[in-house]
Amino acid sequence: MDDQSRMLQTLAGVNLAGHSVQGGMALPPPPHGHEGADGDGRKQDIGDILHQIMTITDQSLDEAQAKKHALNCHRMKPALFSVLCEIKEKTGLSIRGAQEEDPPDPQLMRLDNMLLAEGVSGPEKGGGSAAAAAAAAASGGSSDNSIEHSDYRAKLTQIRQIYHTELEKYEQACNEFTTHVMNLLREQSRTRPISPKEIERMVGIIHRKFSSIQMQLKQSTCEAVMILRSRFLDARRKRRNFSKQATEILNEYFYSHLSNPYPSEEAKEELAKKCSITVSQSLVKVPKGKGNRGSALQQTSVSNWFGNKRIRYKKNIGKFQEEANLYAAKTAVTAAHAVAAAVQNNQTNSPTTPNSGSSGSFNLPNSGDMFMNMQSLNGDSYQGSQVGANVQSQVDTLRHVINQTGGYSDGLGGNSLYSPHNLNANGGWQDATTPSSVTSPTEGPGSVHSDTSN
DNA sequence: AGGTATGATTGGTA
DNA sequence: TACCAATCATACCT
Repeated sequence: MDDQSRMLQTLAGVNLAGHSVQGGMALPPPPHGHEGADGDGRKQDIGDILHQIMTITDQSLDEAQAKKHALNCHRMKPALFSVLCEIKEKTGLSIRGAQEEDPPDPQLMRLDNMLLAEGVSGPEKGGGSAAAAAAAAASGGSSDNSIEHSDYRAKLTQIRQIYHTELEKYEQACNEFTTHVMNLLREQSRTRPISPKEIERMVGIIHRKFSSIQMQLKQSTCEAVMILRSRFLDARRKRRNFSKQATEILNEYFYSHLSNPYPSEEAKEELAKKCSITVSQSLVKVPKGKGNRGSALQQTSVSNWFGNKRIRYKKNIGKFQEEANLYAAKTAVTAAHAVAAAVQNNQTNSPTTPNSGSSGSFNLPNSGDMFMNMQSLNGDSYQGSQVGANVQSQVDTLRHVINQTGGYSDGLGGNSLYSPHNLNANGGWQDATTPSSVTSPTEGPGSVHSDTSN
């Protein structure tokens, strides 16, 4: 048995009735009911020490200092001190109980996740931010939107910097304060029982206090990012009309594929490229799991455009007549050339040879318009021959011209030249592989007109 | 300022 | 999942 244990046993046997030790706790009963041979002498020693401790506050500062020094040098001091520490630790543990090890704050976790997702916290470059990724995708282009994105990135970086600076400040302050308190406690531990666990607990309390400040910082950073996001990236707020050129390209495609205005994925991508539709025009859209996120988003814009166009065209065909005629006339010459070339090609070469396309318009694979019976166009013997997809797009346009020259004018100022003969009775587009015949006067736009007046 | 045009979003459907 | 229809929100025009 070592010296300290013996001391403990001895000390525990001392009658401390009437004295409180550090918060009114009495010493526990002796673990063993025997005393050493020199028990009386030690009792006397400890009694002295305790008496001095209890009366130290009644004395003057000088006296107290002197006594303190004497106590520190007392041969029983280490043993008594360790016992007091042990008692204090025991009481401390019973008081703390359940409040130890509180679970991670879900709100803090949310904030952390959000900051990580927005690219504010986490690695310096290429943060997981959807917005940042989209912005990065857009930076490749030379459109005016890249300016916006660089502005957005600059602001995000600013927020990031402020966040990290503040975080660093807090951490530094926390560390400084912790060190200060620890030093203070260590200093005090010479005169009063402060266990390492207690110091640890104090550090924990300090950290908790500082983490609540950190949470506030995180919260306000999140708010700042949200505001920035909504200001810069909300597509509805920042809606921009497509450029005139882009609208023309889309309209050209639409009216030249009026029999089936549903561009394939490839066609959409091609159109997006041709139109230089910027990513910011649909930044808030959820990615569709494509490799090239920017491209998918651009296609979404194209899809939106076609969706809107189809439905608005269908709703008010009369309104779009003029536009349709315009695009029909615009591409008529090209279409005529294309068809002529196709016919010639077909007559001189193998009947199955598709036109390789000097059409000038869209030459997109699998655009939905596969084949067409040419007899319905000009009534000649060009039956059974199949024209390539690009030719089909011209054929639709050419049909307009034929209609125009055919003169189905019904006295409505030429507005009924281009009728949506591929629209179903219920409003849907017919299958492109079974195009209806050239507009007949009986199924002119008038009937649809009354149907879809808005 | 008010009306219209237009790109995007949302909810429902096949 | 693509599409439709309705709707929203902003841009643009008068």
